[in-house]
Amino acid sequence: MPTSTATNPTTATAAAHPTLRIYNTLTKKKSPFETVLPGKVGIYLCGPTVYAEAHIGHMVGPVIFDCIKRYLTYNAYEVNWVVNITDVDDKLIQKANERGMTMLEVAEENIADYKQNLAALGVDQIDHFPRATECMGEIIRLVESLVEQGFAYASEGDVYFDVGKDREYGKLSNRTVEAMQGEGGGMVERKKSAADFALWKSAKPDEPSWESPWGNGRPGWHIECSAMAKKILGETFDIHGGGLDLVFPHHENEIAQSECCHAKPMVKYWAHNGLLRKDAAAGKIGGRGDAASAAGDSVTEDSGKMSRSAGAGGLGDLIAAQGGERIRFFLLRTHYRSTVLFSEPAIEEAAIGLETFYRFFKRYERVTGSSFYELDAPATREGGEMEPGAADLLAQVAQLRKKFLTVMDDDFNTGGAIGELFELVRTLNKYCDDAQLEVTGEMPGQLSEKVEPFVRGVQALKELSSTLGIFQQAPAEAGGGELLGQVMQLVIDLRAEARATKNFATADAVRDGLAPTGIVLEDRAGGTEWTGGDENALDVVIKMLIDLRQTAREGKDFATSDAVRDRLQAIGVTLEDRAGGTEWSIMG
RNA sequence: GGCGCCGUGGCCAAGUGGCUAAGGCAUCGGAUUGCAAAUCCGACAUCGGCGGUUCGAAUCCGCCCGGCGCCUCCA
Repeated sequence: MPTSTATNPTTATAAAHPTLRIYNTLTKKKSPFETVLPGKVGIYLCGPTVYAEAHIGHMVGPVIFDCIKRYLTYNAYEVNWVVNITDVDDKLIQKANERGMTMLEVAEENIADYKQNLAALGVDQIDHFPRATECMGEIIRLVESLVEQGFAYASEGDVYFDVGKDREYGKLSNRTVEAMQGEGGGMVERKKSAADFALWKSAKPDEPSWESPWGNGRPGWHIECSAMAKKILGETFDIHGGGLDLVFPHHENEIAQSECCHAKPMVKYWAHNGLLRKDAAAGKIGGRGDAASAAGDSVTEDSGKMSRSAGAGGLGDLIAAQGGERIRFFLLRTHYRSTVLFSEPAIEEAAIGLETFYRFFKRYERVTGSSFYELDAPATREGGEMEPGAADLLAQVAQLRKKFLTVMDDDFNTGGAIGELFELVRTLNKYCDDAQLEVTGEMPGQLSEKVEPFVRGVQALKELSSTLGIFQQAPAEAGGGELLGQVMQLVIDLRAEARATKNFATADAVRDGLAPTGIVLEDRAGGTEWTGGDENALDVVIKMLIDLRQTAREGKDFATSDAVRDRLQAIGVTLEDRAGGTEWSIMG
């Protein structure tokens, strides 16, 4: 029997981090973060069983652990993060048979999909992707060792873990062997006890299999994680993560296998992320307000737990529609241990807040002439320390930075941290306003004096948001194509001319005419910018120009009406006046 | 039946013993703008209910009501 892990670690540990605390599922409380080895952190996150494409639920763990690694690295730890791929299992075999492919082919396909989705969400911190089929030697040796030590027994070509031999069995999920009423998932006749679980399964004819001391077979579900974690991170490592639904039986069994085999604690901190719940009408949950609205639409989509069996899917479509950063930002707004009600409208609402940051980045660019994304920022907590007593602005920034770090130190509270980021942007925006950073005609020298602290403040924003893995690169422009950009430039020029002559009726007509497309004009000191625009924008904008031209013609303002046609012509749009009205076409 | 989680303003969501209960969305005022947009300022909750512990509780304990998860594959 191994010694107790939770209360009496037998491994030497490094000094605890002075402020960082982390919640441990095993002890059910937050504790100061201390590593097995000084300055180093080993993280193992349970990845997917690749029998199908990933769904959004599979991204929660990777996103939060990506932040955890970034934050630990920022705190000067050297982090080694492993995400396993389980590529041998009943469902993979079944899927391969259905599709007339090999198990390996099915796995490859879904691994590619998984990695693509990770990349889209900005998850790029993973160091190792071990695959079960590549660790068969380690798996077999682990099973052998458990048999030799009497914790497991062979039975008709299978090998089972003898739960009765592990006095600590159930400590992670807080269960007792006696209390478990399940019938153990079949194969009862081969087991000593229904609670025993398979370490090794004998192969049926035509199944993929590996040679072993017990005959040809393949690993049971849990053993591969114990083996891969040991192989890459050692017998005791720092953080083991996964979805809350893996606590039992998967992690309970992992801990049993590893600790019985090694007679030492498997991990220091078990960190489980909350699960996503699907809800077609999120935002209305518990809402008494508009419950009665939209009557007649009695089709209630099923809400509830999201899983493959529940038909979750379409992650690729979701990412294409929303963009990776929106989804990441949405997930990070909530604490990782909470359940998140997931829906597209909810993402879209969060995305409105994201725009505040993007607008600020544009403002930064207007002020400094350089891109926020190119800005150098401190990469470590120590390096980002700010001088006390610096300029007024920087004192505020330092304060917010401190609050950000305090909440992140408290079990990686990304939701609280994002709140501080909003405050930081507000502070920086206010400084821009007050210091009139965008007003032209300022003395160059004087201006740079004011810009300097501003840039330092923006660096802090970059520094902190980098630990969350957001704002790393400019989001893909929605853009309505090149032509729309050219047409809009024309619109803006025409309107500017109208405004210059105080022809506000025309200027406003332009603004109003754009409204239906979602295009908004923003008049600034340096000129007019436009944002937005839906898929019909080009057509609507050109029709608006046609109307404008018609109005000018009726007013005998042929200079304007000709200008509209000539300039459109210049960018390749031809107008033809017909009896029924004017039509437009693009020159070939 | 066993184990566990959650219930904070119209919505989302931090906070889990002590300054005026973060922040986002929405809404309403104001500054700014030719009008807008953006930005800034301000307004907007006593924390599901009841009882208890405490000098002091959203935060601890008990009961109740209402959601949900795991105990079978699942991130």
